[in-house]
Parts: sequence; C-alpha cells; structure tokens
Amino acid sequence: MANIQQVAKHAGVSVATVSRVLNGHDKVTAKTKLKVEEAIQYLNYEPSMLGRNLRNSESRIVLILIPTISNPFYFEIIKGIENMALSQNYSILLCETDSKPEKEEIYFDLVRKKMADGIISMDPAVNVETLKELAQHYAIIQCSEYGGGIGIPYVTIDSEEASYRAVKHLIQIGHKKIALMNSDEKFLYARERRMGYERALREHDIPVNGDYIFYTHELGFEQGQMAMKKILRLEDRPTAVFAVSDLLAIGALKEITAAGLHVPNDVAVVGFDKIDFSNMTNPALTTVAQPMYKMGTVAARMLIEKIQGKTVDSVVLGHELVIRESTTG
Amino acid sequence: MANIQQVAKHAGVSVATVSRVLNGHDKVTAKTKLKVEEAIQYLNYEPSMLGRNLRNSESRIVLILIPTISNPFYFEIIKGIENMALSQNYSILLCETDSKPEKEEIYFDLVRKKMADGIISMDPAVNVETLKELAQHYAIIQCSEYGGGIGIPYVTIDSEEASYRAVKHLIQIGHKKIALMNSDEKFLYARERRMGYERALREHDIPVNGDYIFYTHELGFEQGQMAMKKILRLEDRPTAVFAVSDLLAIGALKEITAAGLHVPNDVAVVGFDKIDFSNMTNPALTTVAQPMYKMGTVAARMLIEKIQGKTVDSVVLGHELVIRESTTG
DNA sequence: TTGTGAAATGAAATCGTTTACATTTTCATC
DNA sequence: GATGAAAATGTAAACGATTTCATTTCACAA
Repeated sequence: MANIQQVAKHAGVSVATVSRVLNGHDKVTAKTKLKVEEAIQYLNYEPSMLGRNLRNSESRIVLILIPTISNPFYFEIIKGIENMALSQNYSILLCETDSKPEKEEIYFDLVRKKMADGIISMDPAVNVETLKELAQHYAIIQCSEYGGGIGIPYVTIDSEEASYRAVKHLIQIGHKKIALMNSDEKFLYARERRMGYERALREHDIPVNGDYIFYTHELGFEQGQMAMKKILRLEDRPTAVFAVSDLLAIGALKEITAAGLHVPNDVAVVGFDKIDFSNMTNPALTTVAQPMYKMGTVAARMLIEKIQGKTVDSVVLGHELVIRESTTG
Repeated sequence: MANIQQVAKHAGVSVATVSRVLNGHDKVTAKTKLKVEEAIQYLNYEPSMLGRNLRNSESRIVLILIPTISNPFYFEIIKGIENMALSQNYSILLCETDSKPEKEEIYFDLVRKKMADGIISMDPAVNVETLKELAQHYAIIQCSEYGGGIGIPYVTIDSEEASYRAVKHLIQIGHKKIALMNSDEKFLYARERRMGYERALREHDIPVNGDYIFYTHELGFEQGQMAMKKILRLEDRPTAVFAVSDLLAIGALKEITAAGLHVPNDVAVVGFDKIDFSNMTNPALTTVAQPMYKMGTVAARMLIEKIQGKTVDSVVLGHELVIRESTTG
C-alpha cells in the first residue's frame, strides 16, 4: 500500500526517478536504479494503475460485446482476443448484452466514461446507430457479425461462399431436397447465407423451394428443435438440412432421432461454426469451421491499432468445411 | 471530451457544485442544478471514471477467475455474478487462468495494482498460498470450488450429499455395479464426491470396488471418452456410471453408443452440473443441478460486502437431482 | 583548474475527480 | 433593518502516477 512518494523518500531520490526506473524509458545510473529497486522491494510497492491511467488518459481495458456468454461459438474468438490483448498489456471486459439495448447502454457508457479504451462488437443485434456515433470518438471494431457500409472496420468470413460450399457438399453426396434453417434476415450474414444456399441450388438446376426455407428467432438448440419439427411435417420431406448454426443443427439432430429417423440415412444435417460440442453429438456434426482464434487475434490487433490512432482496414478470413458423420454416416 | 472544469465554467459555478449535482449526495438549489445540467447537456459531458477512481481509490471492477471459459458449468454462475455486480455499479473482468500459474499471476497483479477491487475465484487449481496471502490485503471470495480452512469465505454446495443422492438413485433403480468417474483427488470436491459415492454403496451393503473408480486429469469430454473406454473393457462391466461432471458424462455417453451399447439399458449414466448441453444429448442426461445463478449472486454480494470492509460468512446452498432419460430410458 | 556538453536527477505541473473546510447567501425572527 | 442559524456554494487539497523543463553532476579536454 505504499505509493511512489514513499518509495522515492526511502530511496533518497525524487519521484521522477522512481517513475523512470519503473518504466525503463529513461536513463538512470545503475547505482540509483539499485537503490530504487531495493526501496520497492522493501516497501512491497506496486504502482497503482489508477494514478497511471489518469495521467495517461487510458484504461488499458477493451470491451467485448457478445449477445450471450453461453453460445460456444464465441469461445475461441474470445481466447484469441484475450491472448493478443494480454500481450499488449490490455485486459478484457466481457460484456453480455442479452441483445437488450439497456445492457448495451451500460457498456457503451463504460467507454464514454473512459473506463474502456475501445470495443470489439460481436453482437449482431447491436444498435448500429449508437455504434456509428460512438465510433466517431472511440475505437470500435466489428468481429464476425457486422453491419456493412457504416464505416466501422470489421473482420469476418465470406458467409455466402461458406454457405455455398456447405450446400454444394450436400448436393454432391446426392441430396436434392435440402432445407435451410436460417436466422432472421435482418442480419446481414443471414441474407448472405441464403444467397449462398440459392447459388448452390441454381448451379445444379435445383429449383429453390420457399417451403424449405425456415427462419428462427434465435440460433439456439430449442429453435433448432422447433424448426425441425416443422420440417418433418412437410409432405415432401427434405432429405437434408443446412442450419446456419451448430446449435440449431444439434436441435435438429435431436428432433430427427426422437422421430425415429436416422442421421444421415433419412436426413443429413450440416451445421455452421464448428463449436466444440459439434464433435460430441451422436452422430458428430458436419459443419463449417470459421477461423475463430485468428478472427479474435486479428480483431484485437485492429482495435489496438485503432486505439493508437492508426487507420485500419477490414479483413475477410478463410473458412473450411469439416465433413463428419452427420452427412457421411 | 469536456471535463468538469469546463462544465463548471459554462454553468458559472464551481467544480464542487458540478460534482454535487453529479453525485446527488449533497444539496443544491433547483436553479443551479438546472444550470449545471444544461451545461452538461450542452458540452456532452461524461464524467471520467479515471479521475473519480483515483480520487476514490477504487476501480469498481471485480475479477472472476475460471480455469477455462469453455466449460459451460460456469455460465449461469457468471450471469449471477454479473447481474449482482452491475446492480451495484461494478463491472466484471472474466479471467481465464488455463490452470496456469503465469496467467493467474497476471490477474493477481491486476488487483495488486488496484485495477480490480476484488476476486471471485472459481479455479480449483488456483495457487492457494498466493490466494491466502492476497486475501490479507484484498477482498477475495471462493465460489463453487474452495480450499477449506484457509480462512477465505466461500459459497458452495454439499458435494458429499449430492454425490450420495445421485448414487442412491442408481441403486434404487436396481444398479449394483456402479462406476465412479472422478477427477483428481487433490481437489476437495473430488474427495467429497467419492465419500458420498461410498456412503451410498455402504448404506446398501454394496462393497466398494476400487476397480470401478476412475480418475481423470480434467473434466472434459475427451477425458470422459477415455475413461469410458477403460470401463467398457472391464471384465465385470458396470451397469451404471456416475461422472462428477456433465462433460465427462457426455463423453461416456458417446463412447457407450459408439460401442454399440444402449443407454440406459446396457449402461446408465449420471452427470453433475446440469449444464445446458446435458439436455441436448441423446438420451438426455440425468444430472445433479447446482443452484448456479444463486451461487453467482451470493458470491458477488459477499465480495462487495467484503470490499466495503464488512466480515462475511461462508454459505452452503442446496442442490437437486434431475432425473432424465440416461437413467430411466 | 576551468570550461564544456552530455548525462542524470529534481521540481512542479498535470490528468479529472471528490470533499473537508471556509465562505457567502438566504431568510425567518425580532 | 439588524441578527443569527441554516443552507448553498466556493476554494483548495488530496488521490498517484508521468513528463516537461530546469538544474545539478560528471567526465573529459584545454
């Protein structure tokens, strides 16, 4: 609980000198450095970030905005962000918005009040207007989910292409009746993924059937179950389902099995995200892998550069289709 | 980017008065209050937490220490902590230790450097010595996992009793050959859960068979698979498995199915934690539910009281056995 | 010995608040 | 209108660091 004054006094030097040995930017004699270090040791001194932060007008904290902590999709991204941030002496504040503007506002306030130096937003439901306004004064990066054309740098994958390749895989193993389990098309990625789905179908002369396209309110397990129930009731039942999230796909899996049908013999299933759990199901899920860890590190690096006042460009990363039992048996 | 000085000037009052309307503790005339509020509005002023925090010697940030963010077990607890914290104007820094002392040290340093006001530790692998030493100067609460007798308040459940009831359930539906999939007994909860397991067996005159007890290094899916492989190779194969975490149990589930056996007809499975996924598997998992959200709110309340200098007592909460398909078909 | 420039150190301002204490204003009372 | 207590406001000192600028120290050459 000592402060820099006491260290200075104890070492017989000025506070400036103590600060210099603390930060190591400036030169000090080996002898005085030793004196100061002894005093630090003796007094068990730890520099207070509160003082330092005020003086430097920074908090060295970055905010991560996610809709909910329980979606495993975010794990690897968060790890990527965290590791990059830590290496640059930043800490991360993980913020669940629950897709509620009130909670969002609480966290936005944190940056307005200088408690955070910047934001990485992964919340597709974020209030774009506020974000835009905030971006004029503070460092903001969009990760994975993004609003296009609002002038905020983002890092993401090519959703349309990923979706195209997933559906093409289903076509190539013989499916023609392929359902799409999509989320609300107010989200850009949902529109892109439908376009990829349609492109794959068209390319193989399969007509797009509106009855095969389902929209869910959220991307969770229950929504997957509910949508699958509807799909199973269709009179001309699809033989394959492409779901835009693994949790949706896992819900479908459960529902198909519960109906006494077999995956993939009766219905094949493809998910999206390659969350850890997608490998734990029976059968293991075919899914699109996003380079999540990389997305995290890139987003963090971009944010830190933005904080430092540099201009940064958006980045589109690659993806990969992981073929497992839910399509190939 | 205005500061309190400029607001004061613009409103024609002193900074003290501005501070007073900001905080509302002290009395100000309705008229001056209006003037100040107008100035705040006009200048788009937001008080800086950096200045305030330094002056108040607090950061209003609490640390949550968890081994890994990808264990769903922690979700509800974290939500509980977060909501309670937010309601008291605290923010939470979620810290993954990966069970590595180096990372732990980074986060401990954050509280030493006053960047955080306290810690809620949920990491069973935490360095108890350092924690004990830290607890002499800073507010620390243990949640769910705890080292006993080290004088740091904790909130947890009665692991022994929960384990006892889970195993008793297996016995009551006719099982006699019950395997235990436990984690390393260097952890208190692991020892307690084995004791509960043994108590249930003894109470029904079933001898404890050392060959039926397995230890895993971590509590994940893969460890569950590996342990289950071993169990399936036993010549006198158990008819039931009690795993001390849901992820272990889910690994067991997958392995049993892969071996062409049926759950629960060939092998019944019980997990522990009632994570979201435990309901998404085929079959759904019987498991012990801990009152996670409550644990979180209680831990947060305890921590905040500790920060305020009050003395707090440890708390033991109730639990509940959730019976689903993996034991009853 | 003295002068010189470079290197090391110190003094004091600064970051943006809160608050103890001092001062002024207000207003009921005589 | 003077008096006084209570209410409102102002002044200035913290909080704990960093950094600019001024000053001292030092080594070395003349």
